[in-house]
Amino acid sequence: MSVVTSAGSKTERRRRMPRADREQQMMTVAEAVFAERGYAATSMDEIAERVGVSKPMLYEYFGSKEGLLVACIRQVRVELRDRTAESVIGADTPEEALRRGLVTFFKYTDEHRRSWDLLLRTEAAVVGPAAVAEMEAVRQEQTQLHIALFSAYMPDATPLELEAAAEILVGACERLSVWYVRHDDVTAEEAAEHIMRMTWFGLKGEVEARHKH
Amino acid sequence: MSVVTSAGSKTERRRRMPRADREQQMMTVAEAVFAERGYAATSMDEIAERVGVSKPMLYEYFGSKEGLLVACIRQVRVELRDRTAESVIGADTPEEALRRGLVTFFKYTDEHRRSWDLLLRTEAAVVGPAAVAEMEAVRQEQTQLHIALFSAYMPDATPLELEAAAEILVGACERLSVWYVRHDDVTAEEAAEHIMRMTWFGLKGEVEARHKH
DNA sequence: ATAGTAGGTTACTTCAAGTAGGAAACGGTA
DNA sequence: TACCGTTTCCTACTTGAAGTAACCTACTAT
Repeated sequence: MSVVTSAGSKTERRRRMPRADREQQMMTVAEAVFAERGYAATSMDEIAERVGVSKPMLYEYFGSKEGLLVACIRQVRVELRDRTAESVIGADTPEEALRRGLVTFFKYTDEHRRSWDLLLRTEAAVVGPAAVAEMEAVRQEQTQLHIALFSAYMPDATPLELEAAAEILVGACERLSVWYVRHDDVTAEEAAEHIMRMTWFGLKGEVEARHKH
Repeated sequence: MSVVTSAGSKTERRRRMPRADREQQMMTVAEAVFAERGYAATSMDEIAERVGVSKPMLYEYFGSKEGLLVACIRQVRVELRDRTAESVIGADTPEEALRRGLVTFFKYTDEHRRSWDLLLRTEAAVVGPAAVAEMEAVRQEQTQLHIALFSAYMPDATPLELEAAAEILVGACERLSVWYVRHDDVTAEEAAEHIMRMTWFGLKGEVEARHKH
């Protein structure tokens, strides 16, 4: 045995990589393996092996298994936020802004089915405070966006009402996204319309009633 | 040292207990400890110690750590289902039925804040397929209930529309319940009204449109 | 009283998270 | 070219918790 002291003579020697690149590579692999096996069933050794590097490197860069997960979630969060924010600019009415944001959201969950599924299923006391906090941050950003939208549309609503409405919308989206990724026969636009029909027109009636007297 | 070979002389000897009672006791303790520390941070040794029994007993009765968690979730699921079903009977209109169900739901989350929080945060790839499946079953029951309600009210809706509506409602409730338990100044009735305003009146408009032509 | 069973224990194995301490590649500088 | 400091990376360990093997003891019925 003994795997020849070091491959070949001088070619095929150890591959070094700048830290930033390695981190990105690690996150990409980790996201895939987590999504494939589930967080709990994935060992750091396995991720390390697939990256082609040894375990202490993962700890060097991410501190812990949970740290690695948090980094993965954060990446999704940032991308989702940026995309949504971008998609909303230039909308003429709040209704149109909301619709565009919803479509973007469902398109994103479609393109990243596995990762999104991981995220939603990853949430947990199971995993530790940091990962939960990061997951909550994803929702928090959506919530804030919605509150901003609603408050522009219903200036006389109380903060409590705005919060509740935003939370409801976020919950509706989250749950429908799970349903949505199970249905290949439904488009992102249709999913967005389901939400609109159910929540927005409800809200709209509410708003009209407010403006009646 | 050496904690006297065995307490007292013959009083205070080992406490036996019928299996059903012991199981119930274990679940009660486990639910509390999981809620307190989080699932991942809780060791079977700790639960065993608090129960006053040794670890293999837990494995004897629940098979695994995840099995114990599943048992806890199942208990909540059954109670929530029974209570909701009971609260709905005798309602005159679908609207009233929905409202009663929602109030019961929020009251339940209020009474079991810690456990409910655990449940919602416990969901996870982190934990394994069985626990996830059990958690999904909780939602599935709510979803089916809503589908039944909706289909009575909108007989011409497609199954896909009914499903989507039910999923949205379940997601809205789930998320609002998290918000709700953070707000001591909100009653279960108010929380239910938030949902009604946002979703039901939206649906109602949808229904009226359907019946117009 | 005694056999059979349900409830119980101690003491282990195994596996994965996390760490200590050092080696080897690279960039610069003389 | 030989040396130095920095960064990347590794082997080999410790720790801790899940899960198990093997055995013991209180109760129950005849």
